[in-house]
Amino acid sequence: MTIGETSRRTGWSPRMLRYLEQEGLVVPARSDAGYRRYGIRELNQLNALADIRARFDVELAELEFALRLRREPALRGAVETWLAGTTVPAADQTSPAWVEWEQRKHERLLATDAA
Amino acid sequence: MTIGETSRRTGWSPRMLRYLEQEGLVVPARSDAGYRRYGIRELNQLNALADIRARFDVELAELEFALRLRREPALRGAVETWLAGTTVPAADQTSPAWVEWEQRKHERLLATDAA
DNA sequence: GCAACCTTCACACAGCCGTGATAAGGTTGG
DNA sequence: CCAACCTTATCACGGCTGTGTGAAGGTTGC
Repeated sequence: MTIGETSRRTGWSPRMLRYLEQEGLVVPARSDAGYRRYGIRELNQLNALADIRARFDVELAELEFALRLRREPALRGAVETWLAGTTVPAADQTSPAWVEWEQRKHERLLATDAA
Repeated sequence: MTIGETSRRTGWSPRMLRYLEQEGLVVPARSDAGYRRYGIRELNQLNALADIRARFDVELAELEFALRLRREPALRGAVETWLAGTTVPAADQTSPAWVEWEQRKHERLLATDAA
């Protein structure tokens, strides 16, 4: 599948498909002449990517970071060390301090939006 | 420990310490009068943070994303779904295609740096 | 009571991110 | 052989990030 057809099927512009490749997020194979060839795997990745961005307001750099985390054990270790010092709410109990913090952060965002 | 002393001990400027709080990365307690109070936990977090940034060239937004991943199960699930469609090198074997890709990405960065 | 701290708020700025547009040129299929 | 595609490269732009600086005012310890 060429870049044009992939664009029509996924909603990503050709420009963005090239950008996603450049960032290492969705890297298609190449034909002999150098044309990008997208397959089913890439289609799924592209749709999942669009879905994540739409639902969670996540930047591409952050998805790249998720990739790095699984590729670079040293980085993963360092981040986990840092996270270990962070106050993490236990999964099954409410953590009042953190919830309150998130709420205030949200208020700040709303405030700047309103201004 | 006040913000000034924390600044002297960690190398983060007071401005940045306030910024880190605003971003939710290192959130100190407050005294009755509203002064930020940093403790040993915060010192460790700050040092770990500086270390990660220096060694891996990671943005603050990316660390925030790591926090989100552990706080938002729905997001974590969506990202894992996307990662599942990604070609991931097995931990104990070299993955030629991916290595080659990373090398070329590196070359591109060097090229732009040199220009 | 005052120097040395702290607070929030705002202005400023370089640099990067995501995205479109466009140019100059190669490939492909009927 | 040519229309419709593809390639790379470049310019452009608004918006956000990370950081400094300064103003206006509250707190604290000696």
